[in-house]
Amino acid sequence: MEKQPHCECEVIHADVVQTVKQQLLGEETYMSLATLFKLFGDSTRVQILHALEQHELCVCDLAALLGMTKSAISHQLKSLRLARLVKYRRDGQNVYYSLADDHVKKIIDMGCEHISE
Amino acid sequence: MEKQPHCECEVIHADVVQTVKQQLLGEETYMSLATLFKLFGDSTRVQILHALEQHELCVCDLAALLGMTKSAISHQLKSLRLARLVKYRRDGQNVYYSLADDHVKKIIDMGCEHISE
DNA sequence: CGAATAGTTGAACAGATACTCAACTGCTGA
DNA sequence: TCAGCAGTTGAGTATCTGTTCAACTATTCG
Repeated sequence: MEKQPHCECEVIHADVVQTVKQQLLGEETYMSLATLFKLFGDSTRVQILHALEQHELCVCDLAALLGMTKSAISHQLKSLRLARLVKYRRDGQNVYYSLADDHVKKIIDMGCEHISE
Repeated sequence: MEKQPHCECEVIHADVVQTVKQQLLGEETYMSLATLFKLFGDSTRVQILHALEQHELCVCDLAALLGMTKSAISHQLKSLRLARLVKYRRDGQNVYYSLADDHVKKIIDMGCEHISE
């Protein structure tokens, strides 16, 4: 009896599959990983993150830098904030955003390495 | 005169914005980065990549492992193949997939590090 | 207070995307 | 040669997602 309802085929290498299965992480871990990488998977957001890597910036600065509306930037910053990739501080009318930790830089650097082959 | 048509606000910190702008990469680079990370941004694909990190596997094995149809797996493998994240070899009826380079492992590890805080 | 600017938010819409289904190719073995 | 399984592919569909738009909050300054 198949445990995986959607696999219509016979398992070719049952032993290897079994071994690999034991080394896999939990379902939720892959969901978390996907959620994290999804945030890097949009050019606006990577650009925001890369800009913040250089310097703390307010929403207006980012909007000017990327040539986008404050609204669009703010929406993206909210996603990044919820994922704790960026942190912020208010100073008068301005809200300054910066990177929450150095993993962000490492991940982007790793990506740069890959695309430059 | 504003160069960025969609930014309705005055630039708050013109000097900082200018400095950061010079450190930014090209538009296409951010597109490439986003395209790369987008591939890691789906739990099915990270799971495939993580499984292939453990061992070379054929489509059927992956389908059994993830409890999905061969078709769904094959579609995802095509994306990963086009991005050169995985390579494949045919042996008889089977097509064996494996990771194309070790950046994949590094990127996933970095992600794991982040989500475990 | 009231005007002005920074920033946030929710609904709406358009484009992207992951899976399904069915039809296909390619290899193998009888 | 042909049946059968592995794998691929394209169209269709349901869902997700990024931006816009308009209305909102918050802070400053006159």
